[in-house]
Amino acid sequence: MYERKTPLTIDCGLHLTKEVLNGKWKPALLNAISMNVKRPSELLRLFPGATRRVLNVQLKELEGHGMVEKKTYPQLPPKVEYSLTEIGWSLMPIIDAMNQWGDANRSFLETVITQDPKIVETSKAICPMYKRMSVVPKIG
Amino acid sequence: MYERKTPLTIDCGLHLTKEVLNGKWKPALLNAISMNVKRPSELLRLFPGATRRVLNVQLKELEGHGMVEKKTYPQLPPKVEYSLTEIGWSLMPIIDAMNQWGDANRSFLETVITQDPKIVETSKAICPMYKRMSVVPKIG
DNA sequence: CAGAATCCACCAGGATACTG
DNA sequence: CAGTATCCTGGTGGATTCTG
Repeated sequence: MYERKTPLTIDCGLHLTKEVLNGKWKPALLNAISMNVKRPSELLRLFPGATRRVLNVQLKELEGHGMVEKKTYPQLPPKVEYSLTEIGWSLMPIIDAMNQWGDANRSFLETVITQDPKIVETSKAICPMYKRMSVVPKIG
Repeated sequence: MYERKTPLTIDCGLHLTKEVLNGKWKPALLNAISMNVKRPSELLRLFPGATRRVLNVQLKELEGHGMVEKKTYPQLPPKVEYSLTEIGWSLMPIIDAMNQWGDANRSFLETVITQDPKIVETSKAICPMYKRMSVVPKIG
């Protein structure tokens, strides 16, 4: 069983972190960017369930929170690249942990979550794409 | 800098985890319960910003997802106690990581988040209580 | 290719009041 | 003490359209 080391705080840091990760696509965006999927059009392709607008909004929030850096090349056609900041990178262990936990408990989670009428499509929507991307994208 | 071990998946497990933790008070609730704050009235006191109704809803979802177990004592007055299931406990490293990350970057985060008009009160609302609870609650 | 402006639907979650 | 019903609103995020 899991042993807690620091029983100090209740949830304050928790809420700050939750704020940063608050948004349907933010963890996924951070994850993707960390894997060198850094251009808007690529991200858009990666998340068929998301609109350009929504992605832009969430990326802007991530940028505003200092997790992501945006580089705009003044060309025609325009080119934009996102990258993780240092603090953004420091978030990756959490993202990875979430990813691994979800994967490790997939069968159970899919069962209990499918009971729930609301989420089904949302969580499923992403999975096919995840198959397609099983090969690490190499861009840039 | 952080080294990624498994560049395999993109975000599928991520979404499952996000689903489970999806809800304003869920991580905080799990955290509290893990620290033996297990009775509804205590939880209610712990989160002044939350209504009984909302807490009930989120607890019921957590229960439905198998993260939490609810024990009802058929007494008068009624007594209810929540506890983490095994899989619920397996979530704690993630919660702790979020907590620690938020704490470690508190000053920075509070700055960048306060730029944002919307969140301010939400994240602040919890903090005073966190002071009061700096001593680990001993109940049950 | 990238982004901004509008419009809008939906639901999470807050307020209130009542029951056991 | 615990739970539920009802009502309501604010914000997220989806669809669409237009510019550079």
